[in-house]
Amino acid sequence: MSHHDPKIADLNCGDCPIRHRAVCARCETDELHQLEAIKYYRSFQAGQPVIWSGDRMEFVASVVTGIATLTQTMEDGRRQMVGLLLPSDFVGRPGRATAAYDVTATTDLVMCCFRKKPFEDLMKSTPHIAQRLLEMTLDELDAAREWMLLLGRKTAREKIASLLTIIARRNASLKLASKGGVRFDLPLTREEMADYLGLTLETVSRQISTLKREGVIVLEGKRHVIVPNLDRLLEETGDDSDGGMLN
Amino acid sequence: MSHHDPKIADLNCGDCPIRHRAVCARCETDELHQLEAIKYYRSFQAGQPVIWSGDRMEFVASVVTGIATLTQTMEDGRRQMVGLLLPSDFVGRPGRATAAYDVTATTDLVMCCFRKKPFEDLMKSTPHIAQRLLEMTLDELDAAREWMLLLGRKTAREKIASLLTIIARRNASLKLASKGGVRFDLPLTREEMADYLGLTLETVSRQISTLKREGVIVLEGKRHVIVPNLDRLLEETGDDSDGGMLN
DNA sequence: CGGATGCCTTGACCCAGATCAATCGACCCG
DNA sequence: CGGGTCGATTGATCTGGGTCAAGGCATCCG
Repeated sequence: MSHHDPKIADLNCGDCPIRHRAVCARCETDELHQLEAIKYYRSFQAGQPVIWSGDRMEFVASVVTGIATLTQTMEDGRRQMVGLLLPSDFVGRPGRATAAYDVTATTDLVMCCFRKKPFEDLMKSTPHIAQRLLEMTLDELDAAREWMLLLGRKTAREKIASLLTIIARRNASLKLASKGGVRFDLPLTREEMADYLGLTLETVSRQISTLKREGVIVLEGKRHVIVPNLDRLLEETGDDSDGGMLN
Repeated sequence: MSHHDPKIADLNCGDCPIRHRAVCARCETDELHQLEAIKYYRSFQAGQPVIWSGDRMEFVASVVTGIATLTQTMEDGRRQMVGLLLPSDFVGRPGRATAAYDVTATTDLVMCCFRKKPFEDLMKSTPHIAQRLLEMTLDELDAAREWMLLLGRKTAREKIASLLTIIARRNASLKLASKGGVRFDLPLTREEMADYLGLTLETVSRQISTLKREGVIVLEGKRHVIVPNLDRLLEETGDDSDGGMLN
């Protein structure tokens, strides 16, 4: 299953890249050993489904590397993405037998899985896990609510600018933002962006072209974006521009 | 503050109408006593603000009776409701100093408040509270994600039908549904419904009129709704009609 | 009583974004 | 090399829901 990627398969929790942000962030060494005993890694290629809504789900997991999406689909095929899972994000719900959403790997993906039953038991005995999971869930709820504002009230242009800002922000924390512009690769196709934003892929494409034409962004190929002036992009999101600095 | 409503002010946790659904649901008698020591009740009239986004928030609370809304507002006045708080729902986020959303009483409202600091301390010492809060937060996250599908992909008609269904469902659990139709009062104005659904109040009004004209619903006054055939309404929501019976 | 206010309805018109369709470029593979 | 596939772009046209505007119907109050 994972002997083609021994580096990950043999990973020790102490060396894990998401050690301090994932569900296990708060765990002490002994708790970590207990988690280590029930964990296993799974890899998925870009585009592969991780699980389908309604399927029995015998594990919960953390994203270690790569990106996955959570989507809901209506019978007639309309799709809405309801979550974007980045490294350290948690998948699955303790106490629920089946998956509520489709989970798909949009890039190559490695997940750190825990068998559900032992994980649930561990949650009861080690409050650090439950505490951290509560924190993460509250953050996700906030993110979902911000997304509701976007879906319900923002224009197509504002939606695109908001998405670009989110991706830019995430990379800003890794690289040094400054000196002449933020740059990053879009981890999503136009269609996936459309599913995220509640738009059609054509509208996404058009709005990106418009932002490019107006110099708000520069494209290098289809996927690489350069934002020469982040404040300029921020103005287009429709959000409170000072980001609550005043409080 | 509440001496005009002695029945509520003196309420003992054991007699509380939301005792078994709120954050305190899992608490034992001694834990309940600790909670009881830091709780106090606050009442709000219909239409009154409970707290504004950005305000310092010195308490967390449960809705005891009545309905409150969580809304986000953009600078130019566009508004999106991001939560509808019913009895037993929880308000506030442990570990955060200021409110993230506007909270408003849409009906007369009674809340059971806990001073934040002692509540946070209690959460650390009594895992039952944190456990229950995690469960409730996960449920809210699911609800938020269903709402994202509605906002992003449903038509105005489907949005209205979905909202009516949600309200009908909630009342169905209280009253006997059957015998000739569900009936309930809308707890929201047309404008509030619009803010919930990402529509304008005119569109809400028109869609309700259409559903009425087609006999899907019957109106008695502006606020009282009768659903002669719930399945018929369900078909209009765009959701999987068998509600996952098959799994 | 008559005017004001709040909530709702309805009509006329418009436009942002959906839909339908053609084309392009990059990549892969026989 | 030529054809196929996949993602993206762009154009032409349509339409669902927004916008603007005019009443309607309760309730309240001076």
